[in-house]
Amino acid sequence: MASREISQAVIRRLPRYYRYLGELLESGVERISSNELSKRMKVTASQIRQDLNNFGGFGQQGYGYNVKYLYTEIGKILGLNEKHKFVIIGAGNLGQALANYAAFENRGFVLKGLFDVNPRLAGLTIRGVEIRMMDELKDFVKENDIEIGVLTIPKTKAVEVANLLVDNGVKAIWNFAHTDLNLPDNIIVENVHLSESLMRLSYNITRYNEEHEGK
Amino acid sequence: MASREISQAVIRRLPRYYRYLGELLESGVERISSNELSKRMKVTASQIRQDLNNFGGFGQQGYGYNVKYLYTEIGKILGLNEKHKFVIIGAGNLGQALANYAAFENRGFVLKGLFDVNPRLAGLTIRGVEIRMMDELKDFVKENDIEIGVLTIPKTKAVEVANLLVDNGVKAIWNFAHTDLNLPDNIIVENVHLSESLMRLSYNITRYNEEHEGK
DNA sequence: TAGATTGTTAATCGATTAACAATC
DNA sequence: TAGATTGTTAATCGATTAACAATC
Repeated sequence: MASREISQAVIRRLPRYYRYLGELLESGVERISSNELSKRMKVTASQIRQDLNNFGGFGQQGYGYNVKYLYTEIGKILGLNEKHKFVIIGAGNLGQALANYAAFENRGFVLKGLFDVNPRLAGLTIRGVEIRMMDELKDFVKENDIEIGVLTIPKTKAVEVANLLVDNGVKAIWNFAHTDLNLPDNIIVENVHLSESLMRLSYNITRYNEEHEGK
Repeated sequence: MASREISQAVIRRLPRYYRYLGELLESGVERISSNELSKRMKVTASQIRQDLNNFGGFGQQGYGYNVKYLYTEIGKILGLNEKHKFVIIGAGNLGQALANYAAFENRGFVLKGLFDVNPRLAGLTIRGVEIRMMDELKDFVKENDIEIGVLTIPKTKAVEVANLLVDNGVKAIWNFAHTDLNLPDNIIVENVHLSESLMRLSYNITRYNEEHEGK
């Protein structure tokens, strides 16, 4: 089941298809045409069919797509049936928010540890997972075969910690620090730069105000 | 200073330029060529010049770009010099994380209130801002001219609350709920769908594993 | 002035949309 | 079978990259 290169644009849309199909499934819809889905999602039917056909023919002429089947298949493509052990570095508000975040489990992500520099947090547990101090990080990652590190620490520390994780076997980083990590090509990085999201919001408000309040 | 339509691709890159220029400024770099910046940011010099020239000619032939000037100008384009009053709906871990989030202030965002359904949070303050109950939301938004609502509530409530906010004068939503809001066209929505980010991470890990561990 | 580097036009590349034959 | 809708090829559109004349 090897694959041509799939464009990032397609990959970015995949989780959104998955979400909509999940909602359809919940509301008991059995089948859907690309045309009907296109209306709900506000994308073209053509794009839906093109996107899906990167991965195989999931539909049937004259019928459309079976919602449950398509949902399951996209789940497989996204790898949601596989288990991934991860740790969170930085047990502040954001780190704790993520630790409590139920979506992890549905997606196959298993939280193994939380780490922080603040000694007052040492030994506390969140959802049964202990907060440990940073000096334990290296050994913990190695011994527990941790695959993913979630970075919710200030940018000043992020690069250093990311390198430590990678040196000890971590394969992927979910990066919430406001910096680029510049890791080796074989390391997968998914950035969540909230500050950039906020600036886009600011840009759009500003542009809207300029257009509508004269000037 | 009106404007042709700027593409979303350009807008998405703008905050990243701003971040890199801020770092250059901090490290005392006075001027930079598109070529040098392109090496640091790993984009083409051509793209940098094209992007910036959507907004004006900020450089000088034979010299490059003055870092401080360009930083300031991009800040203006992003509207970071303007003040925006906002409230956070949902004072759980994520809402509290955002309330404590310093970047807001640097970007001109002023937190006016936090709202939640949990009565045990009532009256608590975060950074001097009180947590209020949801039944006060409507009047509060109206009376305080709130411009932006940040939604850190479950998706089941998000659409309803978003509509309430918009009906009472809110112009923009920073949406962390896992759903699309379908608001009127004149309302600005910036989505942060963490669950989709996580699925992209999952996809990339899975694809990488498939390629490298046989199969 | 000569060298460097921009701003901008032209060429290329990739992604989206349209169209339609295949087929359930 | 006739109607519906896919899968896929072709056409269009937009974004990125290359090239270079303008100019500091």
